[in-house]
Amino acid sequence: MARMVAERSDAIASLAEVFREHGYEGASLAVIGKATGLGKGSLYHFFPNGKEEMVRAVLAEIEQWFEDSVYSPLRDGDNANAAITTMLDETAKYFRSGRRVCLVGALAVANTRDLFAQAIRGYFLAWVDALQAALVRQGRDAKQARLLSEDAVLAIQGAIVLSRALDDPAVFQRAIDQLHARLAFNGKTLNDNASGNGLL
Amino acid sequence: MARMVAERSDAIASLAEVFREHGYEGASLAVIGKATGLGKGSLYHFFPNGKEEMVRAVLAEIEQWFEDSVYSPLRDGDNANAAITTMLDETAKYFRSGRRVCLVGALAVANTRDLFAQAIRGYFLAWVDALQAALVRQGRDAKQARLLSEDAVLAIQGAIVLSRALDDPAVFQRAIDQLHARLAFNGKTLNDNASGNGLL
DNA sequence: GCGCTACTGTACCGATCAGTAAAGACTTTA
DNA sequence: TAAAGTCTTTACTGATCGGTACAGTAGCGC
Repeated sequence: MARMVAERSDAIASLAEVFREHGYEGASLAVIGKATGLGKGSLYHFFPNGKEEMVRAVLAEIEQWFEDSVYSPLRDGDNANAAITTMLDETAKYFRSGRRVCLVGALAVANTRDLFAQAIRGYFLAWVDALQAALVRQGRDAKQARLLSEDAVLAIQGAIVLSRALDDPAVFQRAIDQLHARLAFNGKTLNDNASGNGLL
Repeated sequence: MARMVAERSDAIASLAEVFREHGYEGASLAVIGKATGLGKGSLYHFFPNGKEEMVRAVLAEIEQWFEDSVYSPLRDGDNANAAITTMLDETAKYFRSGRRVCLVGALAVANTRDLFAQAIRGYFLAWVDALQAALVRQGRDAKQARLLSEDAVLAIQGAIVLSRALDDPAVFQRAIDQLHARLAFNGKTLNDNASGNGLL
């Protein structure tokens, strides 16, 4: 009875969802087995180091997805504004308007942070760096771009928390909309831009 | 061997710290026992419904602290600006510049959300409501005040996540500083205020 | 001193935990 | 067709999980 799943990578999407829903400690091997359709034997065949290795594999896949879909266009796209817009829209889709948790953010808050500290740090650092690069290409000052990109990434994480807490996806969407306004460079002065959205 | 802790409330501070550090699932009775200095017998004497009741007690205490120290001044203080400044400073102190996790936010992200949904929602709703009230007393439009207060609470939560992820308390402090600027009403127009802080 | 209540320590329960071991089933290669 | 390699199933281990039961002890009112 071989080659039913056949590919280790086939399990990673299920694993990601399980860890998102149950957290690291909450995702028991029984739960993982049910979600992936794999028995313990298979799981330990693909991931000899158990849950830790599973999470690392998931984190690597997440990192790769963001690298391709978000970071890379931000850093290297020929249109900074378009890349920023794409980032916000792709992010909103990815997190399902706040209904889906950010696994990396959740790990950062939990006590498992130390175990995955490097991956967690890398994920957020790459995000802030890439967004900063886009903002600089918009013509902004490097330092201001840094603060603004930190602020944007932070707002997305906070939006997930708050929209889940209030059980209201609209909260998440409003945060994304506001980031659209704050991060857009419309060719006028920054002050014009600021007064334009009314919210400061 | 009676009356060593004597008061149920004496344990709550320790319990809060344990749940913050280990999460709901990660905080085993063994860990809880060590942190509080209470054996299982005592714990189940004070909290007959086990961990769930412990968390509810902690959440009630947290809610009370925020009500007294933050929400109440925001709603009823005679100086809205001062109340907002106090809120930000007290919040920064409370979360130890991002080194300390927000238990309510952590529960909102974890799969335990449903179990404590009402308390979680109440905590954040009260926060947003109170801040909105203060912003309205500054003379702002109600709808704009709502959006701005949502944005502020969300930023605080995101700042905790990001500063922990990057292991950099300065990230948290910068977010608080920026909120100071965004939420302050300096007597000039909002646009003046906006252009003043250089960001956005 | 006596009994009542409040609290504590310990032993124990069944369930579940992460992880191991090994034999079986299928595919691939030769 | 047969050996080798890949994957799955099953049974198992020892530890730990949340929770219960209960005997005991300390302090208080009397």
